[in-house]
Amino acid sequence: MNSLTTTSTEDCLEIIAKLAEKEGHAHVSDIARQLGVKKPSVTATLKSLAEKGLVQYESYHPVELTRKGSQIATQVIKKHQTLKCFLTQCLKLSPEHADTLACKLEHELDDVALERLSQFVNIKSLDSLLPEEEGVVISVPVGLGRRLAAYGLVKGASARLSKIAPLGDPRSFLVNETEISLRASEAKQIQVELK
Amino acid sequence: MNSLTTTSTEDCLEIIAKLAEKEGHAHVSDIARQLGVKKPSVTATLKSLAEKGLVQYESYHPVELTRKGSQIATQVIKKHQTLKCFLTQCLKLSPEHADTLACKLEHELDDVALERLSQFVNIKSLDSLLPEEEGVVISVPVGLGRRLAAYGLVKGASARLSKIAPLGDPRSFLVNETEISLRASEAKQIQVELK
DNA sequence: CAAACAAGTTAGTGTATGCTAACATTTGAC
DNA sequence: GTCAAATGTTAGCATACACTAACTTGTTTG
Repeated sequence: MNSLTTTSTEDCLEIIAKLAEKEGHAHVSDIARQLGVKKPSVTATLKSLAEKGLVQYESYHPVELTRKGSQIATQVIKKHQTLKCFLTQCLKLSPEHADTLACKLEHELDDVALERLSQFVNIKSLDSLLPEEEGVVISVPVGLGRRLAAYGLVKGASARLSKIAPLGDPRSFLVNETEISLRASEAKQIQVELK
Repeated sequence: MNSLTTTSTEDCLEIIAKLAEKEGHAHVSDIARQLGVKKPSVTATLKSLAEKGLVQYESYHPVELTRKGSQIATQVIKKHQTLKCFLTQCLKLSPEHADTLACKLEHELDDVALERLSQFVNIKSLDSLLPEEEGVVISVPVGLGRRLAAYGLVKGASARLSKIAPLGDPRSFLVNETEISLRASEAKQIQVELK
Protein backbone atom coordinates (compact mmCIF):
# COMPACT_ATOMS: atom_id res chain seq x y z
CA MET A 1 0.00 0.00 0.00
CA ASN A 2 2.71 2.46 0.90
CA SER A 3 4.98 3.64 -1.81
CA LEU A 4 8.64 3.17 -1.14
CA THR A 5 9.17 6.72 -0.08
CA THR A 6 7.15 8.87 2.23
CA THR A 7 7.56 12.57 2.67
CA SER A 8 10.09 12.34 5.45
CA THR A 9 11.99 9.60 3.67
CA GLU A 10 12.39 11.82 0.64
CA ASP A 11 13.27 14.84 2.72
CA CYS A 12 15.94 12.89 4.48
CA LEU A 13 17.48 11.56 1.28
CA GLU A 14 17.45 15.02 -0.20
CA ILE A 15 19.28 16.48 2.76
CA ILE A 16 21.80 13.67 2.91
CA ALA A 17 22.55 14.28 -0.74
CA LYS A 18 22.98 17.99 -0.24
CA LEU A 19 25.20 17.56 2.78
CA ALA A 20 27.31 14.92 1.08
CA GLU A 21 27.71 17.24 -1.86
CA LYS A 22 28.64 20.25 0.21
CA GLU A 23 30.55 18.76 3.12
CA GLY A 24 31.50 15.37 1.82
CA HIS A 25 29.63 13.55 4.55
CA ALA A 26 26.30 13.61 6.32
CA HIS A 27 26.31 13.80 10.11
CA VAL A 28 23.23 12.82 12.02
CA SER A 29 23.27 16.18 13.81
CA ASP A 30 23.40 18.11 10.57
CA ILE A 31 20.62 16.10 9.05
CA ALA A 32 18.57 16.68 12.16
CA ARG A 33 19.18 20.41 12.06
CA GLN A 34 18.32 20.72 8.38
CA LEU A 35 15.28 18.57 8.76
CA GLY A 36 14.15 20.47 11.83
CA VAL A 37 13.87 17.37 13.99
CA LYS A 38 15.80 15.89 16.89
CA LYS A 39 18.63 13.44 16.46
CA PRO A 40 16.83 10.31 17.60
CA SER A 41 14.27 10.86 14.89
CA VAL A 42 17.03 10.88 12.32
CA THR A 43 18.53 7.68 13.68
CA ALA A 44 15.17 6.01 13.32
CA THR A 45 14.69 7.32 9.80
CA LEU A 46 18.15 6.16 8.77
CA LYS A 47 17.37 2.66 9.96
CA SER A 48 14.25 2.56 7.91
CA LEU A 49 16.10 3.97 4.89
CA ALA A 50 18.75 1.30 5.32
CA GLU A 51 16.10 -1.40 5.39
CA LYS A 52 14.70 -0.10 2.16
CA GLY A 53 18.15 -0.19 0.62
CA LEU A 54 18.35 3.55 0.12
CA VAL A 55 21.33 4.28 2.33
CA GLN A 56 24.24 2.35 3.69
CA TYR A 57 24.25 2.84 7.39
CA GLU A 58 25.83 1.34 10.47
CA SER A 59 25.55 2.79 13.92
CA TYR A 60 28.17 5.42 14.69
CA HIS A 61 29.33 5.38 11.09
CA PRO A 62 28.89 7.87 8.29
CA VAL A 63 25.81 7.53 6.12
CA GLU A 64 26.09 6.99 2.39
CA LEU A 65 23.42 6.98 -0.25
CA THR A 66 23.11 3.82 -2.29
CA ARG A 67 22.59 4.04 -6.02
CA LYS A 68 18.88 3.66 -5.48
CA GLY A 69 18.92 6.35 -2.81
CA SER A 70 20.86 8.72 -5.05
CA GLN A 71 18.38 8.31 -7.83
CA ILE A 72 15.49 9.23 -5.60
CA ALA A 73 17.39 12.17 -4.14
CA THR A 74 18.24 13.42 -7.62
CA GLN A 75 14.63 13.22 -8.66
CA VAL A 76 13.43 15.06 -5.57
CA ILE A 77 16.01 17.79 -6.07
CA LYS A 78 14.91 18.13 -9.67
CA LYS A 79 11.35 18.66 -8.55
CA HIS A 80 12.47 21.09 -5.92
CA GLN A 81 14.44 23.21 -8.36
CA THR A 82 11.69 23.22 -10.92
CA LEU A 83 9.11 24.28 -8.38
CA LYS A 84 11.43 26.89 -6.97
CA CYS A 85 11.89 28.32 -10.44
CA PHE A 86 8.17 28.58 -10.90
CA LEU A 87 7.57 30.04 -7.47
CA THR A 88 10.25 32.70 -7.74
CA GLN A 89 9.88 33.64 -11.37
CA CYS A 90 6.20 33.24 -12.06
CA LEU A 91 4.77 33.89 -8.62
CA LYS A 92 7.51 36.28 -7.51
CA LEU A 93 7.96 34.64 -4.14
CA SER A 94 11.21 35.29 -2.30
CA PRO A 95 13.88 32.59 -2.64
CA GLU A 96 13.41 31.61 1.00
CA HIS A 97 9.67 31.39 0.72
CA ALA A 98 10.01 29.45 -2.52
CA ASP A 99 12.40 26.96 -0.92
CA THR A 100 10.10 26.37 2.01
CA LEU A 101 7.09 25.88 -0.17
CA ALA A 102 8.92 23.80 -2.77
CA CYS A 103 10.00 21.47 0.03
CA LYS A 104 6.39 20.78 0.81
CA LEU A 105 5.08 20.60 -2.72
CA GLU A 106 7.85 18.50 -4.19
CA HIS A 107 6.58 15.32 -2.59
CA GLU A 108 3.22 15.57 -4.25
CA LEU A 109 4.35 16.46 -7.74
CA ASP A 110 4.13 13.40 -9.97
CA ASP A 111 6.36 12.82 -12.96
CA VAL A 112 3.91 14.00 -15.59
CA ALA A 113 3.26 17.21 -13.71
CA LEU A 114 7.00 17.73 -13.27
CA GLU A 115 7.51 17.30 -16.98
CA ARG A 116 4.83 19.85 -17.81
CA LEU A 117 6.02 22.28 -15.21
CA SER A 118 9.55 22.04 -16.59
CA GLN A 119 8.30 22.90 -20.03
CA PHE A 120 6.23 25.70 -18.62
CA VAL A 121 9.13 27.42 -16.92
CA ASN A 122 11.47 26.60 -19.78
CA ILE A 123 13.70 24.08 -18.11
CA LYS A 124 15.49 21.52 -20.21
CA SER A 125 18.05 18.84 -19.68
CA LEU A 126 21.48 19.94 -20.77
CA ASP A 127 21.59 17.36 -23.55
CA SER A 128 18.57 18.86 -25.26
CA LEU A 129 20.10 22.33 -25.62
CA LEU A 130 20.01 23.59 -29.15
CA PRO A 131 23.02 25.26 -30.78
CA GLU A 132 22.08 28.85 -30.04
CA GLU A 133 20.49 28.26 -26.65
CA GLU A 134 22.08 29.22 -23.41
CA GLY A 135 20.90 28.06 -20.01
CA VAL A 136 21.67 28.40 -16.36
CA VAL A 137 22.40 25.18 -14.51
CA ILE A 138 19.84 24.61 -11.80
CA SER A 139 20.53 21.05 -10.75
CA VAL A 140 23.22 18.45 -11.10
CA PRO A 141 22.54 14.85 -10.16
CA VAL A 142 23.80 13.55 -6.87
CA GLY A 143 27.12 11.82 -7.35
CA LEU A 144 28.18 13.71 -10.43
CA GLY A 145 28.30 16.93 -8.48
CA ARG A 146 31.73 16.67 -6.95
CA ARG A 147 33.45 15.72 -10.17
CA LEU A 148 31.74 18.31 -12.33
CA ALA A 149 32.09 21.09 -9.80
CA ALA A 150 35.83 20.95 -10.44
CA TYR A 151 35.15 22.06 -13.99
CA GLY A 152 32.90 24.89 -12.93
CA LEU A 153 29.73 23.02 -13.70
CA VAL A 154 27.79 24.06 -10.64
CA LYS A 155 24.39 25.50 -9.91
CA GLY A 156 24.18 28.97 -11.38
CA ALA A 157 26.79 28.42 -14.06
CA SER A 158 25.68 29.24 -17.56
CA ALA A 159 26.03 26.62 -20.23
CA ARG A 160 25.78 26.42 -23.98
CA LEU A 161 26.46 23.79 -26.55
CA SER A 162 29.89 24.46 -27.97
CA LYS A 163 30.39 21.80 -30.60
CA ILE A 164 27.78 19.91 -32.45
CA ALA A 165 29.37 16.54 -32.08
CA PRO A 166 29.28 14.25 -35.11
CA LEU A 167 26.47 12.23 -33.60
CA GLY A 168 29.04 11.31 -31.03
CA ASP A 169 28.31 10.60 -27.46
CA PRO A 170 30.84 12.65 -25.58
CA ARG A 171 29.45 16.06 -26.33
CA SER A 172 31.11 19.36 -25.57
CA PHE A 173 29.63 22.24 -23.66
CA LEU A 174 30.88 25.68 -22.91
CA VAL A 175 30.43 26.30 -19.22
CA ASN A 176 31.50 29.70 -17.97
CA GLU A 177 34.10 29.99 -20.75
CA THR A 178 35.41 26.51 -20.08
CA GLU A 179 34.93 23.61 -22.43
CA ILE A 180 33.59 20.48 -20.83
CA SER A 181 32.97 17.11 -22.37
CA LEU A 182 30.07 15.07 -21.09
CA ARG A 183 28.46 11.78 -21.90
CA ALA A 184 24.90 12.09 -23.14
CA SER A 185 23.70 10.04 -20.20
CA GLU A 186 25.22 12.59 -17.87
CA ALA A 187 24.03 15.66 -19.75
CA LYS A 188 20.53 14.28 -19.71
CA GLN A 189 20.42 14.45 -15.93
CA ILE A 190 21.55 18.04 -15.66
CA GLN A 191 18.81 20.65 -15.61
CA VAL A 192 19.25 24.07 -17.16
CA GLU A 193 16.88 26.97 -17.30
CA LEU A 194 16.73 28.78 -20.62
CA LYS A 195 17.20 32.51 -20.68
CA MET B 1 2.88 22.76 17.59
CA ASN B 2 0.13 21.44 15.38
CA SER B 3 -1.89 23.89 13.45
CA LEU B 4 -5.60 23.59 13.88
CA THR B 5 -6.05 21.70 10.67
CA THR B 6 -4.11 18.81 9.32
CA THR B 7 -4.37 17.42 5.85
CA SER B 8 -7.07 14.92 6.63
CA THR B 9 -8.99 17.45 8.68
CA GLU B 10 -9.06 19.82 5.75
CA ASP B 11 -9.93 17.07 3.31
CA CYS B 12 -12.79 16.02 5.47
CA LEU B 13 -14.18 19.53 5.83
CA GLU B 14 -13.89 20.06 2.11
CA ILE B 15 -15.83 16.93 1.35
CA ILE B 16 -18.49 17.63 3.93
CA ALA B 17 -18.97 21.05 2.37
CA LYS B 18 -19.25 19.63 -1.13
CA LEU B 19 -21.70 16.94 -0.07
CA ALA B 20 -23.80 19.37 1.92
CA GLU B 21 -23.89 21.64 -1.11
CA LYS B 22 -24.82 18.92 -3.54
CA GLU B 23 -26.98 16.60 -1.49
CA GLY B 24 -28.00 18.79 1.40
CA HIS B 25 -26.40 16.51 3.97
CA ALA B 26 -23.21 14.60 4.55
CA HIS B 27 -23.46 10.89 5.34
CA VAL B 28 -20.57 9.12 6.95
CA SER B 29 -20.58 6.54 4.18
CA ASP B 30 -20.39 9.18 1.48
CA ILE B 31 -17.61 11.03 3.21
CA ALA B 32 -15.73 7.77 3.57
CA ARG B 33 -16.15 6.95 -0.09
CA GLN B 34 -15.04 10.37 -1.26
CA LEU B 35 -12.13 10.41 1.11
CA GLY B 36 -11.13 6.90 0.15
CA VAL B 37 -11.12 5.60 3.71
CA LYS B 38 -13.31 3.28 5.75
CA LYS B 39 -16.23 4.47 7.80
CA PRO B 40 -14.71 4.07 11.24
CA SER B 41 -11.94 6.42 10.21
CA VAL B 42 -14.50 9.03 9.32
CA THR B 43 -16.26 8.64 12.65
CA ALA B 44 -12.97 9.24 14.40
CA THR B 45 -12.18 12.26 12.27
CA LEU B 46 -15.62 13.73 12.90
CA LYS B 47 -15.12 13.45 16.62
CA SER B 48 -11.86 15.29 16.40
CA LEU B 49 -13.43 17.93 14.16
CA ALA B 50 -16.23 18.35 16.65
CA GLU B 51 -13.72 18.83 19.47
CA LYS B 52 -12.03 21.54 17.48
CA GLY B 53 -15.37 23.23 16.96
CA LEU B 54 -15.36 22.76 13.20
CA VAL B 55 -18.44 20.59 12.88
CA GLN B 56 -21.53 19.92 14.88
CA TYR B 57 -21.76 16.23 15.35
CA GLU B 58 -23.61 13.71 17.46
CA SER B 59 -23.50 9.99 16.97
CA TYR B 60 -26.01 8.71 14.44
CA HIS B 61 -26.95 12.26 13.52
CA PRO B 62 -26.21 14.32 10.44
CA VAL B 63 -22.99 16.35 10.39
CA GLU B 64 -23.08 20.10 9.96
CA LEU B 65 -20.23 22.50 9.47
CA THR B 66 -19.94 25.25 12.04
CA ARG B 67 -19.17 28.78 10.90
CA LYS B 68 -15.52 28.17 11.63
CA GLY B 69 -15.59 24.89 9.72
CA SER B 70 -17.27 26.54 6.75
CA GLN B 71 -14.62 29.20 6.59
CA ILE B 72 -11.85 26.67 6.46
CA ALA B 73 -13.70 24.59 3.88
CA THR B 74 -14.26 27.66 1.72
CA GLN B 75 -10.60 28.55 1.88
CA VAL B 76 -9.52 25.03 0.96
CA ILE B 77 -11.92 24.94 -1.95
CA LYS B 78 -10.58 28.27 -3.13
CA LYS B 79 -7.07 26.87 -3.15
CA HIS B 80 -8.25 23.76 -4.88
CA GLN B 81 -9.96 25.67 -7.65
CA THR B 82 -7.05 28.01 -8.17
CA LEU B 83 -4.59 25.15 -8.38
CA LYS B 84 -6.87 23.24 -10.68
CA CYS B 85 -7.04 26.24 -12.98
CA PHE B 86 -3.29 26.44 -13.11
CA LEU B 87 -2.84 22.72 -13.62
CA THR B 88 -5.35 22.42 -16.41
CA GLN B 89 -4.71 25.66 -18.23
CA CYS B 90 -1.03 26.24 -17.79
CA LEU B 91 0.22 22.68 -17.44
CA LYS B 92 -2.47 21.13 -19.63
CA LEU B 93 -3.23 18.33 -17.23
CA SER B 94 -6.54 16.54 -17.57
CA PRO B 95 -9.30 17.70 -15.23
CA GLU B 96 -9.11 14.42 -13.32
CA HIS B 97 -5.39 14.56 -12.96
CA ALA B 98 -5.61 18.21 -11.92
CA ASP B 99 -8.21 17.41 -9.28
CA THR B 100 -6.14 14.64 -7.81
CA LEU B 101 -3.01 16.72 -7.71
CA ALA B 102 -4.78 19.85 -6.48
CA CYS B 103 -6.15 17.81 -3.59
CA LYS B 104 -2.64 17.06 -2.50
CA LEU B 105 -1.12 20.44 -3.14
CA GLU B 106 -3.90 22.54 -1.66
CA HIS B 107 -2.87 21.74 1.90
CA GLU B 108 0.60 23.12 1.44
CA LEU B 109 -0.28 26.31 -0.38
CA ASP B 110 -0.05 29.25 2.02
CA ASP B 111 -2.11 32.40 1.68
CA VAL B 112 0.54 34.52 0.01
CA ALA B 113 1.24 31.84 -2.56
CA LEU B 114 -2.49 31.46 -3.17
CA GLU B 115 -2.79 35.18 -3.76
CA ARG B 116 0.06 35.19 -6.25
CA LEU B 117 -1.17 32.10 -8.01
CA SER B 118 -4.62 33.66 -8.34
CA GLN B 119 -3.12 36.72 -9.98
CA PHE B 120 -1.02 34.53 -12.19
CA VAL B 121 -3.93 32.57 -13.58
CA ASN B 122 -6.11 35.66 -13.66
CA ILE B 123 -8.55 34.82 -10.95
CA LYS B 124 -10.29 37.60 -9.06
CA SER B 125 -12.98 37.90 -6.49
CA LEU B 126 -16.29 38.89 -7.99
CA ASP B 127 -16.30 42.21 -6.17
CA SER B 128 -13.10 43.32 -7.88
CA LEU B 129 -14.47 42.88 -11.40
CA LEU B 130 -14.07 46.00 -13.49
CA PRO B 131 -16.93 47.34 -15.64
CA GLU B 132 -15.92 45.66 -18.88
CA GLU B 133 -14.58 42.45 -17.42
CA GLU B 134 -16.36 39.16 -17.64
CA GLY B 135 -15.46 36.10 -15.64
CA VAL B 136 -16.47 32.51 -15.10
CA VAL B 137 -17.46 31.59 -11.58
CA ILE B 138 -15.13 28.94 -10.22
CA SER B 139 -16.00 28.87 -6.55
CA VAL B 140 -18.77 30.03 -4.29
CA PRO B 141 -18.30 29.98 -0.52
CA VAL B 142 -19.85 27.20 1.48
CA GLY B 143 -23.17 28.30 2.85
CA LEU B 144 -23.95 30.85 0.20
CA GLY B 145 -24.06 28.18 -2.44
CA ARG B 146 -27.60 26.96 -1.98
CA ARG B 147 -29.12 30.41 -1.96
CA LEU B 148 -27.18 31.75 -4.90
CA ALA B 149 -27.59 28.65 -6.98
CA ALA B 150 -31.27 29.52 -7.20
CA TYR B 151 -30.31 32.63 -9.13
CA GLY B 152 -28.03 30.78 -11.47
CA LEU B 153 -24.87 31.80 -9.67
CA VAL B 154 -23.13 28.44 -9.82
CA LYS B 155 -19.74 27.17 -10.85
CA GLY B 156 -19.31 27.73 -14.57
CA ALA B 157 -21.75 30.61 -14.84
CA SER B 158 -20.36 33.72 -16.42
CA ALA B 159 -20.61 36.98 -14.56
CA ARG B 160 -20.08 40.63 -15.28
CA LEU B 161 -20.68 43.82 -13.40
CA SER B 162 -23.96 45.22 -14.56
CA LYS B 163 -24.37 48.44 -12.64
CA ILE B 164 -21.71 50.55 -11.13
CA ALA B 165 -23.42 51.12 -7.85
CA PRO B 166 -23.23 54.60 -6.39
CA LEU B 167 -20.60 53.48 -3.91
CA GLY B 168 -23.38 51.40 -2.52
CA ASP B 169 -22.95 48.07 -0.94
CA PRO B 170 -25.53 45.89 -2.61
CA ARG B 171 -23.98 45.71 -6.02
CA SER B 172 -25.56 44.24 -9.12
CA PHE B 173 -24.10 41.58 -11.36
CA LEU B 174 -25.28 40.08 -14.56
CA VAL B 175 -25.07 36.32 -14.24
CA ASN B 176 -26.11 34.35 -17.30
CA GLU B 177 -28.49 37.12 -18.38
CA THR B 178 -29.97 37.43 -14.90
CA GLU B 179 -29.41 40.38 -12.66
CA ILE B 180 -28.29 39.53 -9.15
CA SER B 181 -27.69 41.83 -6.26
CA LEU B 182 -24.96 40.91 -3.81
CA ARG B 183 -23.44 42.42 -0.75
CA ALA B 184 -19.79 43.33 -1.14
CA SER B 185 -18.87 40.90 1.63
CA GLU B 186 -20.47 38.13 -0.36
CA ALA B 187 -19.05 39.13 -3.71
CA LYS B 188 -15.60 39.20 -2.20
CA GLN B 189 -15.78 35.51 -1.44
CA ILE B 190 -16.79 34.43 -4.90
CA GLN B 191 -13.97 33.55 -7.28
CA VAL B 192 -14.16 34.22 -10.99
CA GLU B 193 -11.69 33.49 -13.70
CA LEU B 194 -11.26 36.25 -16.27
CA LYS B 195 -11.57 35.42 -19.92
C1' DC C 1 46.28 9.01 27.72
C1' DA C 2 42.35 10.11 30.45
C1' DA C 3 38.55 12.96 31.44
C1' DA C 4 35.19 15.95 29.56
C1' DC C 5 32.44 17.03 25.84
C1' DA C 6 30.23 16.11 21.50
C1' DA C 7 27.84 12.95 18.76
C1' DG C 8 24.89 9.19 18.29
C1' DT C 9 21.73 5.58 20.05
C1' DT C 10 18.13 3.20 22.81
C1' DA C 11 14.04 2.95 25.41
C1' DG C 12 9.81 4.53 26.37
C1' DT C 13 5.92 7.78 24.97
C1' DG C 14 2.53 10.31 22.41
C1' DT C 15 -0.29 11.74 18.44
C1' DA C 16 -2.31 11.25 13.89
C1' DT C 17 -4.09 8.24 10.76
C1' DG C 18 -5.98 4.26 9.14
C1' DC C 19 -7.52 -0.62 9.45
C1' DT C 20 -10.68 -4.96 10.76
C1' DA C 21 -14.08 -7.27 13.41
C1' DA C 22 -17.77 -6.95 16.19
C1' DC C 23 -21.53 -4.35 18.04
C1' DA C 24 -25.41 -0.77 17.92
C1' DT C 25 -28.87 2.04 15.81
C1' DT C 26 -31.96 3.48 12.07
C1' DT C 27 -34.83 2.74 8.48
C1' DG C 28 -37.63 0.70 5.32
C1' DA C 29 -40.27 -3.27 3.61
C1' DC C 30 -43.62 -6.29 4.48
C1' DG D 1 -45.15 -3.16 14.18
C1' DT D 2 -41.29 -6.17 13.55
C1' DC D 3 -37.21 -7.70 11.65
C1' DA D 4 -33.52 -7.49 8.18
C1' DA D 5 -30.45 -4.60 5.71
C1' DA D 6 -28.07 -0.41 5.67
C1' DT D 7 -25.71 2.72 8.27
C1' DG D 8 -22.83 4.09 11.95
C1' DT D 9 -19.94 3.20 16.09
C1' DT D 10 -16.67 0.94 19.38
C1' DA D 11 -12.75 -1.56 20.53
C1' DG D 12 -8.45 -3.09 19.54
C1' DC D 13 -4.66 -2.90 16.72
C1' DA D 14 -0.79 -1.21 13.35
C1' DT D 15 2.25 2.16 11.24
C1' DA D 16 4.57 6.54 10.57
C1' DC D 17 6.54 10.11 12.73
C1' DA D 18 8.29 12.88 16.34
C1' DC D 19 9.60 13.69 21.20
C1' DT D 20 12.40 13.37 25.99
C1' DA D 21 15.50 11.21 29.09
C1' DA D 22 19.09 8.35 29.73
C1' DC D 23 22.82 5.74 27.95
C1' DT D 24 26.90 4.65 24.78
C1' DT D 25 30.55 5.68 21.70
C1' DG D 26 33.97 8.82 19.67
C1' DT D 27 36.92 12.71 19.83
C1' DT D 28 39.60 16.25 21.52
C1' DT D 29 42.44 18.49 24.52
C1' DG D 30 45.03 19.41 28.44
